[in-house]
Amino acid sequence: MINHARIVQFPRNAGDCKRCQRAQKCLGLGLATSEAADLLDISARPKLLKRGEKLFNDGDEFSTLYAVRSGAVKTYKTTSEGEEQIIDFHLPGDLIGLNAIAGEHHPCHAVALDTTSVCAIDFHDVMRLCGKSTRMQHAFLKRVSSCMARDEQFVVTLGTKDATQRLAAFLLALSQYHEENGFSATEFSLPMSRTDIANYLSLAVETVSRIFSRLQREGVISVERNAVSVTDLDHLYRAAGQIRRSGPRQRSVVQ
Amino acid sequence: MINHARIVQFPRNAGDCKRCQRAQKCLGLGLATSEAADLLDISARPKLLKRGEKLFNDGDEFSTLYAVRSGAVKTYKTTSEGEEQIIDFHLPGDLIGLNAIAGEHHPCHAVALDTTSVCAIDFHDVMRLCGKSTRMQHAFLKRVSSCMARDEQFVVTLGTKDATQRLAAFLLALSQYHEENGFSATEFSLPMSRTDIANYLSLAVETVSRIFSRLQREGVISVERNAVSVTDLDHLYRAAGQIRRSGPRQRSVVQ
DNA sequence: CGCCTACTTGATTGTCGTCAAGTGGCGTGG
DNA sequence: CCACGCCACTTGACGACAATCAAGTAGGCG
Repeated sequence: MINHARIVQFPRNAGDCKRCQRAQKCLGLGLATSEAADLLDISARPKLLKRGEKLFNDGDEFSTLYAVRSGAVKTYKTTSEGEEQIIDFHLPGDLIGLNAIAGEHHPCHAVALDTTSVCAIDFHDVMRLCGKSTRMQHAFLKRVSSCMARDEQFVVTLGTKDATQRLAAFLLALSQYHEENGFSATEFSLPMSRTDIANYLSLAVETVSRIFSRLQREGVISVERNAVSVTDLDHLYRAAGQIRRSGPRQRSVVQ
Repeated sequence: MINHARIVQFPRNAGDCKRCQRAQKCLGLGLATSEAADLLDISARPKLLKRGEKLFNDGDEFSTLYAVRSGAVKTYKTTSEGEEQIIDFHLPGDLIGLNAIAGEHHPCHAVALDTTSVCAIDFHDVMRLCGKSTRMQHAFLKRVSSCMARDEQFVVTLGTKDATQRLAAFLLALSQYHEENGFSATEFSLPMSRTDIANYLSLAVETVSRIFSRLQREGVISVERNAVSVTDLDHLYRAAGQIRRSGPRQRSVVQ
């Protein structure tokens, strides 16, 4: 079983963005030295969450962004009828709260799916930095735009793929994420429950369970609780209705 | 029949953002005088599109944003299997191309649904302005974040609503848009075809047609080709699975 | 006038959701 | 250490909503 929380460790120098290996990814750019120096200004307060612990609620006042260091976070909305709809899963390297910049309040809930460490980054600090550096400004804007493009790609997935294709695409996206972050593309663990996966993909839990079983029966994957092993990656690509492209590709949880 | 293209006319002073009534909405802020002066720098080239004419294609190099002045534009992607999936409809006041900032290329196609006038705004000009004014910078960032939040709200709609609720929510969103822009909330025309509506809402054309007919039979709306008249707004809210809130509310095409 | 496209309406099918029952892991408490 | 209950997940049977297939109507335009 893979436990990447063990590999992507909570840094000793938390709170010091300049010396943090991950700051580059968190704030989204290859920093020039001048920007790197300014990063010292940012008060990135580390925060440790237990499984099920809330980062913020829908309607909470927005003032800080959260960079995921380890673990996993889901963001979701609740409809007027009380139904929950998961918007996205956030893995290490992701920034949470970008959809709240337009308003004064968070438009969704955020909860840890596992033991999770995040860095709380004051949004005003980010804006101050952007005011000083056009590179930083552009990079941050790109970061937001990228999330937007990602959301839209997900809409395409929901609109054009059936149940099997959605789940296959979901697994592939996780596979790609792990590969891009130096982990195994074929062996990883699911930090979220079947119910969460089903909700995210707009399917019933039973449907997700059935498809997992079928993919295993067909020799495409091997699942044991939260541990997934992809045994036939090409088959998984085909099941997702995608063509396998070699080489690095752009980040996207579900493509 | 409503023809708002006749009301929101192509401005005589096109290309001069400072004197344009719509610049405030286009670039997304109540501008202070200093920013307004800078807007003169922006080369907003007007462009007139005929129905079916492409603004850009998926993969085209990104360099300019487009502000819709009149008419309507749809943005869509085509999957590897050649299926089309509409991402969004863009009405006067909308900015098109924000999802391309992260990459060098547009991630979708954009095509006019009707005779449409847009302003082509050089993205570098926008960034230059953002570099000079923190207010402008923040406002533009808000604009992008707002689109992201909107996309995510749409995901919730697709994930939690059935066919009837989706279509009702779609009509309500159009109604609210018209109301917020000084037009009738109950009488408006649909710039897009039934096929486009169906595709956008991830439904079959036949389903959309049937629901239109049923809502009309139930006395909720009255449709004649592209002209829609909402005869029972409260009923439409209930059909959408929403509660009617009085007073102005945040813009959202489908909530 | 006639064709074409957009839309409508009806009949049938199928995918996936719902309902129901059962399994297995895990923590709690005796 | 085992019994129990809980919860997450699995598996099967059935049903429903919406897609598909098919036919027909009505504008728009040559």
